[in-house]
Amino acid sequence: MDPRLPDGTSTGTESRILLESLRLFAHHGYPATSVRAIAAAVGVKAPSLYEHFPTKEHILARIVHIGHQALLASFERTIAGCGPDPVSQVRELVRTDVLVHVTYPLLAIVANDELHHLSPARAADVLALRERAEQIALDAGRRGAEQGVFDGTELVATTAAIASMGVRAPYWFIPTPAYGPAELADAYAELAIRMLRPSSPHRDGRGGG
Amino acid sequence: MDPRLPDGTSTGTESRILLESLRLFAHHGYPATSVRAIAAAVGVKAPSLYEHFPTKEHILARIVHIGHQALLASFERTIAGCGPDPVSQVRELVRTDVLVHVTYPLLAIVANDELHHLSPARAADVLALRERAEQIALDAGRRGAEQGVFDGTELVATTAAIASMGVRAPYWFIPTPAYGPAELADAYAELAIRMLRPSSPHRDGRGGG
DNA sequence: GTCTATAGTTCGATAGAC
DNA sequence: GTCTATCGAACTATAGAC
Repeated sequence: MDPRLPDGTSTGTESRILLESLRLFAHHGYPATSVRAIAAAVGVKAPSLYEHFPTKEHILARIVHIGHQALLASFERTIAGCGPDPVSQVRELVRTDVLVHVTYPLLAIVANDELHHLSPARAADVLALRERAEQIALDAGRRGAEQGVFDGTELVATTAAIASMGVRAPYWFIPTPAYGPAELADAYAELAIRMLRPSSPHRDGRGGG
Repeated sequence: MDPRLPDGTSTGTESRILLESLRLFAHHGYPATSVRAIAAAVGVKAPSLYEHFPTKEHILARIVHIGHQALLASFERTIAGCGPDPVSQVRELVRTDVLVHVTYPLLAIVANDELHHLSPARAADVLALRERAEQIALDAGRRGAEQGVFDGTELVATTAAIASMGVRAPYWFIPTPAYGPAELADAYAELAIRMLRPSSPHRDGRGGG
């Protein structure tokens, strides 16, 4: 898998360091990736890296921050770009969530799995970004519940379940020409709506719980 | 969080080594956990560990194997203990999946996150267990689709989404007296059925996709 | 089955030349 | 901004006494 970062994050050698670090962190994990291995992948010697980042942890911190910032920014653009209907909002938020995760799979994996290797202060900065994104999603769910288009019970568990779907996607999804990120995003958005919509006891057959 | 392993896996010092390793691997990851740290947690010196396990990797291999074996065995018991109705089967499989994951949260986290630190041969043994469990779940979904009680389209994505819900549960779920593992298992089982059941285009409002 | 002592390697990071 | 050389610490694992 080829490492990828959202555009405009950095340039030149610094960008190559981030990309190779992303690839190595995703494959071996942060503690198992040596500074020497990163340098070799970039094509320089280890001390040269310290001209661009003061420590190895700063490289991870940058990557993890980019990952969480990308998701939050995408959520904010999404919610700003769709109307007040909670069903549309959830559909578009789930689509965005899936697209971000499978467009930058290694970034999503590292941002989530290696976050806890950051110092508590740096991790807290990142978790604040994550909570803002979670709030956007939860708010849409709550508005839908208030309007009666969503089942108000189990909203926390359901929101967590929907988020889990997107978080796990980079671990298994391999796009093909016939079934790419857009198809998965559409499928997951539909699943999310089914999960949130009140069961209809008046339907033929059983009505669900 | 207190580390926990399914009963009957080992005894005495070996068991304490596994439990403390589980706790440390979950908190810091396998590569960042030193043999000295495990020994200190157990209350012995590092060389003593080598009387019980030939290498550090063997400790991880045992833990990862226990985790996957526990899920597979639970799936086999579950499918053997419920009737031929695919809806009941999926409901019980999801309930089992959630209960196993949140009853042994650290075990589930380490078994999934640290698997790739095993040698290819040892990882392959574990992945074989995982695939047998996945087959059990996929078979139930396929039978439901054949009988028309489940939506046959998007079965792969839907199965992956349902599995994602259970895999992620240990990372966020904190049981309370009012809402414990059984409640989450019931809620997720209901979500899974909603995801799998064909949408009813004749319902009032939109019919979905 | 525990210990002390240590071999042999690799680690993150720095000094200083160019 | 890259290099060579290296420091001091930490690592997994072993040897051998008890």
